[in-house]
Amino acid sequence: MAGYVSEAVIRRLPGYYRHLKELEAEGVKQISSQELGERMKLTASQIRQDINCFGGFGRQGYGYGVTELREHIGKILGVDTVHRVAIIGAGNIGRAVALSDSFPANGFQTVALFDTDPQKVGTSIGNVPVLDITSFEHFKAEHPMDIIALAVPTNVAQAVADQLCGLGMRAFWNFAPIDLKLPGDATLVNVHLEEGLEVLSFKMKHREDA
Amino acid sequence: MAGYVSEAVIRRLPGYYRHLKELEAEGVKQISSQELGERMKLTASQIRQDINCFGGFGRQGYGYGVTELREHIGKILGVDTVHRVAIIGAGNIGRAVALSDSFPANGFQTVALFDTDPQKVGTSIGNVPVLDITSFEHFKAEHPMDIIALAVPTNVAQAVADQLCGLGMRAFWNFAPIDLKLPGDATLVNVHLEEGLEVLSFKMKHREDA
DNA sequence: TAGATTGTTAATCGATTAACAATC
DNA sequence: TAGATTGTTAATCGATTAACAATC
Repeated sequence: MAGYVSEAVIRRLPGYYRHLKELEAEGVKQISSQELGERMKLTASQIRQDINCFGGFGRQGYGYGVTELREHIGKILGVDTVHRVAIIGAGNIGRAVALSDSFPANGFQTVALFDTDPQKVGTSIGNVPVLDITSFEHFKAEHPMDIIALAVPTNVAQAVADQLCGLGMRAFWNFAPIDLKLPGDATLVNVHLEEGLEVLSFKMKHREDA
Repeated sequence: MAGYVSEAVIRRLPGYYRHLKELEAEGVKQISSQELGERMKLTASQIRQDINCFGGFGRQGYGYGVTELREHIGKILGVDTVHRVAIIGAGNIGRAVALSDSFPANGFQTVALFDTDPQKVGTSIGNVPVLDITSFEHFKAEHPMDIIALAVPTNVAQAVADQLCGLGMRAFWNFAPIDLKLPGDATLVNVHLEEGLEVLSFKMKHREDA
């Protein structure tokens, strides 16, 4: 158990978490790797392998307790504790992230938006204040946050990321279509919406070839 | 060349496309697999393998013509032609997608937003009209579109997708945190923003273990 | 106990990397 | 021609699937 976890397993974990939440909401108490596999379109074998990266949460002859497994995976993902997010860039994307209630519902709480536009600074989006980026350091001292949602124009994304790294930030959820260069101890997840559309376009075009 | 292309290769294609556009903008005319690999953090070997899924675009002793390769990959992705997108759901996400100019800049043109809210129907977001979902079929007859951006609440996402499939739509860019069930000939790309945050949370928590 | 289903090892499959002949 | 770099085959590596003993 524990030890090294492959990127492939990591990327499946949120799917497990989501399906287990759905099962819980449906009132399902127990599920076998077979049934969960049918639901998630994975093999039973893969599910048992994945789960066993983290320890034996199942019982032979019974399967997995839905709530128990959901809680375990939540802890593994780190969503059992609240994360505080600062959004940089109060444009369309920053605004949409700030206004969404699905992130807070999953433990990701937006504490502030930062921008440089004097028209925006001082306003609020939802109940999140829009602050001047120059006040970031001061704000952070009072309201520490652990995640940066980077929603700034592509041409300034690297400079802004460098600046925030300089101020100690180490986790970036990046919406700019660029491969940021960050310190080795930083964590980066890219969204890259355009790439999804391009993959969709590719698959539409090559659909019949399959 | 051609033939079967693995999912892994498909997902790297937009990255090639983006980096080649950047190189073009920098005025670089020619690049070797070695250099491109350093830039994209892939091995030279992998780059040659990937590109050769689609035919020999390089020249021995020289490398690849940047513009030529960018154009080829653009064609392969299908972004050499304009795609017309209808956004379903004029909430935060639908609005952000409609207002972004990075999608039109990449050949994905938003033709309309659809919603059920009478407060929203009849308005415009950017220069995109917000129409009643009941007028979808009529609108589509006049203004055919090939991609649906699905940005509706999770609890109605499947029903809306079913309805749109019934009206002949076959390509879905889905923002709802749900695994849609679609006909076998439909194409689906999920965005699932929450999952990205959860992966980020996981990696932050397990950072030191690496 | 008998039946079911896990945890885990072994086998297979596919993707990545290495190597090198072809050739610009 | 000599040097560089591709296209492509072979080797390696890692992830998925299959099998089955352990056990609830």
